[in-house]
Amino acid sequence: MFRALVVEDQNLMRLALMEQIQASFSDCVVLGAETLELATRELQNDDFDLVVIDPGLPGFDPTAQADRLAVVDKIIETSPSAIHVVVTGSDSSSEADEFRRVGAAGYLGKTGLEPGVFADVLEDISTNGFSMRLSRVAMKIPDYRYSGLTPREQEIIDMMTRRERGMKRTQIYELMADRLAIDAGTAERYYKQARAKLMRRGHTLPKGL
Amino acid sequence: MFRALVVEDQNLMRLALMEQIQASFSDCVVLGAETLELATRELQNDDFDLVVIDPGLPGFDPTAQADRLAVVDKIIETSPSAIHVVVTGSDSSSEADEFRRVGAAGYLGKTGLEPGVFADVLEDISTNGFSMRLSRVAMKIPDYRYSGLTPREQEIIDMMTRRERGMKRTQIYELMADRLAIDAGTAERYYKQARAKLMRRGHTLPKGL
DNA sequence: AAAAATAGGGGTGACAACACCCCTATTTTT
DNA sequence: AAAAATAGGGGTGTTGTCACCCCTATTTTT
Repeated sequence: MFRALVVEDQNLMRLALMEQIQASFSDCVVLGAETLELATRELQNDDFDLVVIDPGLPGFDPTAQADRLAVVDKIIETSPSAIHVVVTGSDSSSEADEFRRVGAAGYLGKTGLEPGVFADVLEDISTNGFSMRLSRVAMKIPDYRYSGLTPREQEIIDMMTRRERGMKRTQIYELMADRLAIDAGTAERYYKQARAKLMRRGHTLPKGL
Repeated sequence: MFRALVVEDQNLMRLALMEQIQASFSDCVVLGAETLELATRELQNDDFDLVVIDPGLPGFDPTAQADRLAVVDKIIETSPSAIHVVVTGSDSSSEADEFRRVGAAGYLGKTGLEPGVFADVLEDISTNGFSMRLSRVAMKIPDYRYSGLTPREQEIIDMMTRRERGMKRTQIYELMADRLAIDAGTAERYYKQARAKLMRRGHTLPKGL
């Protein structure tokens, strides 16, 4: 049974991170703590395999390097056997080095931290021992979220809007089919279904349909 | 058709905010932009009813008040007819006042911003014209997320772990029944089902079972 | 002692999502 | 001219969630 703890004060972000971890393991428990006190209490009561830390916690100055280090240090000391991943909004490679020295196995910037990268990061850590993903800004097309679409429909629309010029729809169908281990024809069906729904509701479809 | 735009550079947070907005409207489109440039482009191309802004965007100093104001100001000027809500990790009541002066209708701190509050905030705005929710730390018990539970099962477990001492389970069943407009017996069934699943897997259940 | 709460099972119909199958036009590539 | 991609429909079985129904013990309150 894989056990993880996410220490992050922003509720929506904490829940999102917990969800990402859950998506990486078929059978697991993920706890979430808002404060260092609560986190410390849980780490003392139970063993964890993975601890995710945002150093900017209530009661500490998120811009003061001493405070940030104190938070990470305290958590690592309280759970020496766990894998520690630091997730922060204000990331720098110098801070990554600093946390690595005190025992962190991963360092991630929040900007650009997409759904699905957590699995990659854990993979990195288990093979290389360390994983760093600094913030990068690469968005050229906005996210589109339509109510009334099923997850699969939303997903294929997502992939279709992001498709590069010159790329055939068929290639996208194959890409999605590959990623989800389904049939390309099925992916095509999702796209057509989604498109029909949006048209019926009188939506102005984004470029790339 | 309700149209919203979320301007936030942290992907997971942006997606979480978009989800919160979607949950507040039965029929809507929600766009997400990572940068001010992308946001501006969308605001110029289309009309929006609601724009959510995190002032700490790529290319700006999130600690410099002038930069933060510039971001908010630019977006409000580009979409004068929309309702604007500022969401920030480093919130203060003085900044709330400042953004209110330039036309923001809402100001929310990320810490403590729970799922479901967005609907309340929009309600506040439509009745009072303004809504402010500063960060507050109130967590006494960690979040518990177990894989393999259905959403309803996870929800009742959530509520049960948060129940105050002396509160009967029956009261929790009624509370959940009330919130979801279902039967209290049904809520009880979810709890028993969830508990049985966790026991079968050999979990150490948190206090309060 | 009576009433309520708790622990622990059983089953059911409705509905949506999923993944797949089939079909016919029209347009674009090659 | 042939092949591929696109647009637009139809249907079907499986699975899981949801919301509800029923039942019996045991423990705790009142």
